[in-house]
Amino acid sequence: MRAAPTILHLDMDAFFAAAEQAAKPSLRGKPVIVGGLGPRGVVATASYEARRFGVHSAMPMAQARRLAPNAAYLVPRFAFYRSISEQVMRLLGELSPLVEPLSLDEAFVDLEAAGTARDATSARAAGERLRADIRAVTGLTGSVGLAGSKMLAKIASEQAKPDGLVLIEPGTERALLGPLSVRILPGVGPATGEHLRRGGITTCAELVEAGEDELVRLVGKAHGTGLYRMALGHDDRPVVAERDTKSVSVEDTFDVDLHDRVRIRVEVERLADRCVQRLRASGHSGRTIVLKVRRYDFSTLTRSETLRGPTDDPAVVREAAARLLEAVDTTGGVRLLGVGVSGLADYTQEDLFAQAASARAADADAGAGQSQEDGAPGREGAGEAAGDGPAEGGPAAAEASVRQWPAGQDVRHVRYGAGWVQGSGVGRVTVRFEVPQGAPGRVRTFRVDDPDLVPAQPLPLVDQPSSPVDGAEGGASGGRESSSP
DNA sequence: TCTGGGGTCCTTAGCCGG
DNA sequence: TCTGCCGGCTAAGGACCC
Repeated sequence: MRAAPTILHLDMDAFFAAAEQAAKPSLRGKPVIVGGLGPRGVVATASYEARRFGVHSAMPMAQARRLAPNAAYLVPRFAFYRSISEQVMRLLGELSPLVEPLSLDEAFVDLEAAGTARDATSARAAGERLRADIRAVTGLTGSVGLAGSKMLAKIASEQAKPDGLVLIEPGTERALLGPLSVRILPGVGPATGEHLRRGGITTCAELVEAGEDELVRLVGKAHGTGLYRMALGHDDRPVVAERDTKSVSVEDTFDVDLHDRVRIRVEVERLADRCVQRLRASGHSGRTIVLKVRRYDFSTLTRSETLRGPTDDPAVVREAAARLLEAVDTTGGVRLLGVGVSGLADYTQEDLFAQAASARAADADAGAGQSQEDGAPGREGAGEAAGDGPAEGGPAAAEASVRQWPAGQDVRHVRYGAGWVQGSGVGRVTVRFEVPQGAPGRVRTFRVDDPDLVPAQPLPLVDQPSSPVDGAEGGASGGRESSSP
């Protein structure tokens, strides 16, 4: 615990939903829900308007639709959010060289490391200035927590939400934590919370009262000692700028459970290839291959195999994953498959083996060229159509060439200009024509194959000299969705 | 109509070598 | 030579986080 509240936690308010509202004037002040729109999707972010209906993140989308049937439902556009996040992180970087991003919308900043703030007054000033800068640059609001430790700074930003700033004065921590639920502490989720509740502990004060030994008995050594310290307000974890990646993984939940063993095997190999792509992109190779299978009843099992040395060879990973699959009983069906690599080495193999492997991989990719991208779950259109058929493979393939218009996608029409997809179905796509700085716009409907309608890049949320949002998912990738197979 | 995707860390158990 | 202990590694699962 340091003497001054110089650790800052920033949390953007309802980030994904707020970004969509900023981009789409007609959605401002309305309930907006961003998440997977397939039959097994969950809510990623709900706007504050949607939260009033009881919708919250991680809730099954079907439940959200029951609670807020009139909300706008949108597919997440990560490239767009990432471009905004980069602007925010840049502002944090100006505040201090020591910034620890936790996700696209959250970060810790060590103000002391920069000499930006030495006491409560200067820390508060830095926090308020940051909030104003974020609003000016992105048009969005963020909440700031300031305290002498990470844990308390995060609790402070939580209390500051939405669009506020809370500073916890050193010396007031224990009194502040005492009456709060144990669930506010990092690392206390539903399971640990229930464990503690059964032991008669629901507040931080009761945690302290119970004592370290009792907590270790209840929840284990590492957890127990950590919990006791946290409840006392002790947390000396430093702000860490760079974190080494420990594992890389890819997983898919299918709209319909998979039963066919051959199809399951094909999916595992596809996942293995995607995983290796990510592995290579991050400049790593890895030794341990992990297969994850979630069965029809939601029970999850993992099987892993450690190789003699690290690899980034797609054929090696594919074969290992297939071997692991052999040992798994899939009767009854599987809803999710995943492939991961851990035990990462900080290099890629650049020897002859690796080169031979990449040549093989290129051949394999060319062979799989006509593969159905439609297999990707959580997609609109083809995915929905697959729901009523015998599902596995069938009708979706025929629709692969039809253009898809995910809800929320930015588009441009030759005659009407910039807009976004409000919805699509039965061969039609509905577009609302409006831009971030403008007034709510008009809605028009087109045929899904209308040649005058094309996917477009997100527009900047705030008027700036530089035109399109940098780093955003561009026309290249948008075009791929609609034109090529 | 249940429950995403990408991670991290911890615990337990078995095995192996010293 | 046998036994016990310990550390390190591997495998599997669980909890948690955003």
